[in-house]
Amino acid sequence: MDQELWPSGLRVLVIDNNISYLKVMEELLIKCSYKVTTYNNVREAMSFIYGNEQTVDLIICDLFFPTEDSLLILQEVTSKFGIPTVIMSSNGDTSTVMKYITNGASDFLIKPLRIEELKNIWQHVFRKQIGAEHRKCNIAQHIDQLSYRTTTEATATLDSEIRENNGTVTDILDLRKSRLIWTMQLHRQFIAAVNSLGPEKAVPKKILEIMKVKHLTREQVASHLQASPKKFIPNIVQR
DNA sequence: AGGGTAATAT
DNA sequence: TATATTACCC
Repeated sequence: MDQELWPSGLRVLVIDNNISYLKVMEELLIKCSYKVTTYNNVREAMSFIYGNEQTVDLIICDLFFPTEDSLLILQEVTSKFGIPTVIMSSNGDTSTVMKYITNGASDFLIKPLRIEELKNIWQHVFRKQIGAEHRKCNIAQHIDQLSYRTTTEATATLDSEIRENNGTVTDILDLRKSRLIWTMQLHRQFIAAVNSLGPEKAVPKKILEIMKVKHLTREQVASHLQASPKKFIPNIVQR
């Protein structure tokens, strides 16, 4: 791997109730030059996070089916600390994945994880930080600078969303593209808007108002709403 | 006039 | 297939 442009030292916290798999994860992550902390239960992990603010850059959490503790962690961690969280599970059905993504997960990986996947997870940290310089985590400066070029390249496909705040798309304008692309991020905001309105009130104009995305049109929302049931979006009732 | 949505087009 | 546009309705 590229020594010069690698964000070595990224602090990753892994939570999984399977101790042997925790060991596997630790080895894989260390091979990626990350700094690894592991916990086999949610309570201790949360305690660590609360007691060591600003010392975790990324969380990888098992799904813990069926207690769904991971969902609680996800919501609490993302809202209070803004730490990007990756969910991993051996079960990857669409509704489950969608539920976690809509609740703020940065990614959803299927076990067993390949090292190639772990090599790329650091990107989530930078994606979260784009457009939020003022509250930048205390991630090492050299990592920040050395990684910026590769981060920019890695997120090039999301360039139309460069005006993101805290992972929220606020503008979709991209002169290189003639057609809007509904990225997962944008899609997530759409779903959040639809869910906050009920099935009754979820009409294009109101969805658009709630999404607050510049240059997004009512027609585009309407088109997406029409296509949505086919894509299996949770909680959408067909009329 | 504005807007929802089914149908159709690209 | 995904997104845009049109047609028709309220």
